[in-house]
Amino acid sequence: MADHSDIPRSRAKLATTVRRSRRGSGSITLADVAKVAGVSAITASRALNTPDKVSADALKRVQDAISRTGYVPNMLAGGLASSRSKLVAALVPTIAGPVFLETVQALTEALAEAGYQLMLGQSGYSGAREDALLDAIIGRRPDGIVLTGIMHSAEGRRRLLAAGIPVVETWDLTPTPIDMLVGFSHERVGIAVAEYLYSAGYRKLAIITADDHRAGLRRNGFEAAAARLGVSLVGACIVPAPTTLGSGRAGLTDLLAQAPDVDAVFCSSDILALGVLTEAQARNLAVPSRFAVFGFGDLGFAGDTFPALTTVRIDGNAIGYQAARFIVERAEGRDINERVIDLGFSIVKRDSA
Amino acid sequence: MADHSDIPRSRAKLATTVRRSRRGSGSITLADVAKVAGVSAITASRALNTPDKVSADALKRVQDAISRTGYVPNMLAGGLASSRSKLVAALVPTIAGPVFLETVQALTEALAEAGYQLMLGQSGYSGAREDALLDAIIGRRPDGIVLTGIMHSAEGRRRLLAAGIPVVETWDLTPTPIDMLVGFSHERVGIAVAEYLYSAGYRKLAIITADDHRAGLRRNGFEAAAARLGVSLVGACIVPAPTTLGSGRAGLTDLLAQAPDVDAVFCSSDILALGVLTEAQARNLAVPSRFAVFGFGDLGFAGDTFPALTTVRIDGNAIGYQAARFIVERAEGRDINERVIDLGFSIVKRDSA
DNA sequence: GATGGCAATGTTAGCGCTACCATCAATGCG
DNA sequence: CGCATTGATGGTAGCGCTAACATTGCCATC
Repeated sequence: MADHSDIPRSRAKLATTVRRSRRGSGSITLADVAKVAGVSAITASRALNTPDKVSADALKRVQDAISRTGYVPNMLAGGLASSRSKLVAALVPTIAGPVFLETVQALTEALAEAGYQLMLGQSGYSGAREDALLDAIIGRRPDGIVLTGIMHSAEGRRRLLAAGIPVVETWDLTPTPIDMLVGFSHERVGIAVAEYLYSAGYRKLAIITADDHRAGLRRNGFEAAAARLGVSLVGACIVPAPTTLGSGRAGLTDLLAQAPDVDAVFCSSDILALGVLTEAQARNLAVPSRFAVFGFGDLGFAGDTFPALTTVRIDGNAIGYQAARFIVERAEGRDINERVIDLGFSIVKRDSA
Repeated sequence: MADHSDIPRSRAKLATTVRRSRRGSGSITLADVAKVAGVSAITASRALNTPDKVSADALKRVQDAISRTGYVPNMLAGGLASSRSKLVAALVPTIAGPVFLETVQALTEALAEAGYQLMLGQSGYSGAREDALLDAIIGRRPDGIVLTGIMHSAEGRRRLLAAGIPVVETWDLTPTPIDMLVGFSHERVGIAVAEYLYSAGYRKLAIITADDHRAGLRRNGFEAAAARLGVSLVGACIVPAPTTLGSGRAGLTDLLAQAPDVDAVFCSSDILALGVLTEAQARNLAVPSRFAVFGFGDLGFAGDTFPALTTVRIDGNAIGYQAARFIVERAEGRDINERVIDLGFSIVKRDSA
């Protein structure tokens, strides 16, 4: 029979020659492709996954057959057979806050390039839903999990370890990573900001900060450094995570009530800082002459606020790419020597401080 | 043998009694659970998936066995066997722009509640990567695909249709949906804004708008309505998507050069509007007394800008939830009578216009 | 007491793919 | 020339789960 005569153009057509059970999705399978190409299923499989282990002739015939049939590999079946799902899960508190967006975006892209797909899970800022979510994720047998700005429960760590799935923690630098880690020291950020403000001549420092764990670390560093420099904080305001422009405005209002003479405000996010800038404008208080404003994150808008926001730059993009690299390396079976990467941060001096 | 004596506490333990091949993930399987519970595999499966088809006794024994073994179902295997992957894919241009975030978040949550997981794909604003991405997605055999703010190629539509996967298009109201749709009319948004501004007494209208398709529809509506009302646009500025605060500032600068006497600016996103507000502040132009600013999206910060932003409210949350409902309904085999839902929009009057 | 219906459970046979081993021809080497 | 080695290919047997059908025991019905 000539090759071109038995291309399965549709299931109905094929059903006339090949008996089909009532089960199954009814779509084209690798076996169909193999039949069209005139090779065995396993050769077709190799043509897709390890093309260099197949003769040039066989390769071409399989590729032909694929494009003629419109075959799309079933990765559920492939994952089941090979124990490599080519899925990676990312856990974030919420994607509503713009902080992790850059990281998630970079992660998605870098993984897609390597043929992996991202599964998104939002745990909320409460750890409660995390465990249920973890089960759903582990059930997919992902080749890796990226934890982004998550405080994970001990139970969660245990399950992750037990499942034997590579884990990358990001956006933090814990002393005891579960597996791999790419982040920076929040405490050192706080220290650097305090030192910057001090050396710029500010002495009446205050802080508006979210109530999440990492913001707390930055605050600790900030306060410790301030104390070491001989200045004490004149005010502090804790707002709930995720931060908003509104809570920044409210925070400044609160702060000015506490300490009308404040001359520099460190905000735990750029959004918060933008809120402070907004409230200052509404009150006709000039920044930075009346007081300085310092942000965190260097989000896209930071350079375009009025005045332009001085802030801490975190390379969320690099974090995402590095996390993807970690996962892919591990999934391909290569060993990783340096499992902890400190990407650091930098201070971007603009006009607000 | 008493039940408690053969709990597989670990693979190593189990390997002493049950011969294992070198393949497989090495984790606990449903068969292990069934053995511990003293029932057949299928009964254990039913206990998990259709608990009401199993006696109370069997149910309890299986649940016991699950918690004792720490079993987590392998959804790759389940999906393969049942052709229901419990995966849903979402395609967005990018998650970096905050517009679709609310929708993606709602989608993730609503799906998680129903036991589905979200797979995220970013196509970029170019349609080029869309096809490759589509293959990767179809390969996972998701139970549904949510298209968010996507201009899909004809080829893409064909593949989607061919794969037989339920599709929900969102954030738009095309006359020819692929399958299901939840959105609103962008053109009517443009009309409503023009009418609002007109009846508020503004006569020298201008627009700053992104170059994406849906923003174009709003612009068309805006211009048509303005013309019908007998006022013509004094200026227009097209900026690249995704929009930023910076492009809003640049847009206003451009606009003021075109038409110094403009008295109302319709921006195609709140971010853009915030940029306009910022530039106005930098130039010491009072809003709305010098000119009015109208946004789009009613993002979280819109109520807290100075002056508070008048804008078009889109319920991104509702869009996400409705899309999830559509997909789940279809996945469970229920039929949907009304496949197109117009969620509409509302104008939120604040201080900027 | 035979019959049908139903509820609970089990057996079998895949889902679509790949790991593993076997096969076979072609090559290299002493 | 015999033997190991390599490269290309194929057959078989799963991966862990569930659909489809079969079986069993029980009760209500005629």
